[in-house]
Amino acid sequence: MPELPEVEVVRRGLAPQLTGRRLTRAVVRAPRLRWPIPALDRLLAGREVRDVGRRGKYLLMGFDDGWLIVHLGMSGTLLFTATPAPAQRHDHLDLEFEHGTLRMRDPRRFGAVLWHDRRDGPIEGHVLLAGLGIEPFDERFDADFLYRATRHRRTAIKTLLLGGTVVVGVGNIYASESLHRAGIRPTRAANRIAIDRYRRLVTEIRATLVEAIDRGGSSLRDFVSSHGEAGGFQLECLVYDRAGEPCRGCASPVRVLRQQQRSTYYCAVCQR
DNA sequence: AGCTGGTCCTGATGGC
DNA sequence: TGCCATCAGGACCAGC
Repeated sequence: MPELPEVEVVRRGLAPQLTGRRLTRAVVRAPRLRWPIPALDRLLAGREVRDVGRRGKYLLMGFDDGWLIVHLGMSGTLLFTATPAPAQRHDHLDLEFEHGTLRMRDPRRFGAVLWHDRRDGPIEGHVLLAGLGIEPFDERFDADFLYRATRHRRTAIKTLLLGGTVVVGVGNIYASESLHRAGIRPTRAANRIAIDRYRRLVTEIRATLVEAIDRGGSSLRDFVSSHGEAGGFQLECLVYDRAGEPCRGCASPVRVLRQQQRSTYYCAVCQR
């Protein structure tokens, strides 16, 4: 499940492979994703990739005329290979370069590939990006920011983190992990958390994301990098997917509950 | 069969 | 009462 670390791992893999390279052809094989993939060949053939960026869980490939916006949804992968295998079911898009092909695959089709033309304004103004919260590695993301943003938010802190309107990139795995490391109960109302505890939470969110990126992301099911490598962070999870197993801090069993129809893992002793 | 999950959308709720 | 921000739930999928 691509959260910020997985998307960042993909971005870091693709940037050196694609920056400054010219697309020879774009082949849309299966346009049906969350929204239809537009006819990209006429937009991208002959165009050079300027940079490969990221905003939240969105990957942004910059061209002179605009940006290709890619979201991996739940099951999306972007794989770059010098000689691509024959296309299979769920292979939605090939971006062909002289030195290889970037293939987007997404069995569950929660992902998206969209084009934002420069004539329609800066990429930050795109409807999918405009409402996003702050980047967790932005220096303005600190305890004061979180504290002020939550004064009248009564929703559970874990739900708030997942929402993406305050801070982006923290999905289901890293929300459980960060809250455990910060000692905060996932169900605690966001406006009932003291600023000192938010200070700790900011530190732990960043540390968790950095460690996950360093491990190549989490591969609980199908995540792989642009080189096809699985990540290893799932092996280091303190609570996620460990219901009933001993908390690594106090040995009491890790509990699981449902918030917004998603599983939350926590330790009832270490997290208050 | 039923569960899994990221995010957009819709409709409900609540505070001022 | 009305507006706006916030919030909850549904929908979308294939694979296991």
